Amino acid sequence: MGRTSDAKERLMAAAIELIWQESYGAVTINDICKRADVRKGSFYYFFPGKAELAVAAIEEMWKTEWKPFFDEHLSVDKEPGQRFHEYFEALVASQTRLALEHGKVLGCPVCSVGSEVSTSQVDVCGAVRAVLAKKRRYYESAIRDAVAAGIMEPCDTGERATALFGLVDGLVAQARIMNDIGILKRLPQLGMELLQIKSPVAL
Amino acid sequence: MGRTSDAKERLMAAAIELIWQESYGAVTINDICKRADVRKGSFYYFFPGKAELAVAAIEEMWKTEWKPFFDEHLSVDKEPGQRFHEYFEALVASQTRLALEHGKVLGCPVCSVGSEVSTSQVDVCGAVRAVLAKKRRYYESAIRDAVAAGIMEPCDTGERATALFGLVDGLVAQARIMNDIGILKRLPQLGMELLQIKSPVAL
DNA sequence: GCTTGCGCTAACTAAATGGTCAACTATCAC
DNA sequence: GTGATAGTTGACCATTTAGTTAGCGCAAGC
Repeated sequence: MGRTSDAKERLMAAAIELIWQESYGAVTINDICKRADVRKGSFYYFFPGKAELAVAAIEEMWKTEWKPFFDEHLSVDKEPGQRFHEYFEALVASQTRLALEHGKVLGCPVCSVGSEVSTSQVDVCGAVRAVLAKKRRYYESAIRDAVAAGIMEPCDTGERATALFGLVDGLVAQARIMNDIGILKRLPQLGMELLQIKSPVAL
Repeated sequence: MGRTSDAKERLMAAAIELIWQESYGAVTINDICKRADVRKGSFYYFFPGKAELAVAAIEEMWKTEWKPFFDEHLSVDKEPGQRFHEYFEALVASQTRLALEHGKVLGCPVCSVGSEVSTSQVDVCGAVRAVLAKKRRYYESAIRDAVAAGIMEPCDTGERATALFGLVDGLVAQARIMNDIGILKRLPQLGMELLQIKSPVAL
């Protein structure tokens, strides 16, 4: 019954693309519609407004892109020592590839948008916080595993996860701001250092 | 000759306030004029547009607020070991005070704006990068002093400064996004740990 | 093959935005 | 005082923005 379409998906993809390349505030509904090749009437047929689209897009990206990235590169399947190191390198590689594609360092859209809208835009911020909390839980779980494996000193795993989060996303944000991918070069070493993992791959 | 006024200063102060509380993109020229109690005609008498006002405001804030903060809390006058620790604590205290005043964690406006406008708004980004570069130079100089004093292992001081920068501003950004000042609680310890300063105040 | 209803569209409105301008005013130097 | 000049103002314009609506078209189910 009724016709079918992928306009909703196109809108979400266009929104993430544009917001990542520019910022949440700089992107208008008209911009998103143009990029997605969707008329404004259709936009409002699917979403009440930009905020709701952003929330849907962020949740979609988590499911289809970011969660798989963690599951692959921070996989429980890998040796606890290698795990973080490989994740760091995958992160740097991913940012490098994006930078080559777009001609500028893009950083992490969740963090950029989060910092931009945290003091207003309650609903968008909710979606951002949910994703960041999940990301942090991946870190904490991996840290617990490393401690259990005896390659990390026992510690407050929650606090360690917060610290790692700060360092990683701090460096990524810095790379975006300075448009300098070189800032991420030493992320793997610095990350391992912060975790103080006793392993041959650490240094 | 001619009448005098502090409208220009009021505009810059209003711009920083609003951008800090919201974001660069969310604040309009009308908003800034209202807050500064200045008519739009006067705005354009002093500035060609929002970007130029932002640049002027950032440069002004560096001179009157941020540089003095570094000169006081990261002072060469202090013992190299204490120096960073006191700076970290002053930073946390400053964010805590702001959070109490405004009812929400505000973070660092330079980093927030930088991440927001880095891929567009070339001129604003230039001002942001200049401030961040100065901030980084304060870090690097203090690290060099610590190495010279023998309380830090010899290292690539530039890289260490970048890492510290990442951690500090990463945690500050996280605190803003999550609106949780608690994230900054352990910043002093984590910072000292990253620097690996051998000193009684370190732990 | 026709009905049902999901999806689509162009044209529209109202409000807000950035930006301009000619006329006005306060102040200082003389 | 008075003239030169820095600063001020409100009214105005063009454009862009978010958001609406009446009606059209396409595809599945019967």
